[in-house]
Amino acid sequence: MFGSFGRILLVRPAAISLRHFCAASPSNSKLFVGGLSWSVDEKSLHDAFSSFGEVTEVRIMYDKGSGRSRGFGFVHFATDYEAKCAKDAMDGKAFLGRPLRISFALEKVRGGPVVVPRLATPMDSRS
DNA sequence: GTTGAGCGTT
Repeated sequence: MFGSFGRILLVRPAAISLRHFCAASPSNSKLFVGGLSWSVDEKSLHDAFSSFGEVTEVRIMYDKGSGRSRGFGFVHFATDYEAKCAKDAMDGKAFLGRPLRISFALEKVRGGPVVVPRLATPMDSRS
């Protein structure tokens, strides 16, 4: 008969862990899109990225002095999954004749980090 | 009509 295999190979190597939990990159639902052509508009990017997921926000930086796009922008997705998918799908691809440079955008907020809205006025500082 | 790495309100 089948000899009793006393050696049960239930040894599971715990090598499969700590993979996507390593925040080596600010992978958020916000995507930084660079390498854009100076003729690209938000509508084009929204239409191009909405095909990979639900785009909630599309922001392209423009220049005041020239009025043209600075060549880079930001694309916000509904989930980081769609953002990651769009990045992996559109990163390195050509858009309007220019290769796209996509990467996870840094959490930049208007106003930056909290600047401690507290007037650290020493009491000996009288007018 | 110009130029081409990047990281935010043009």
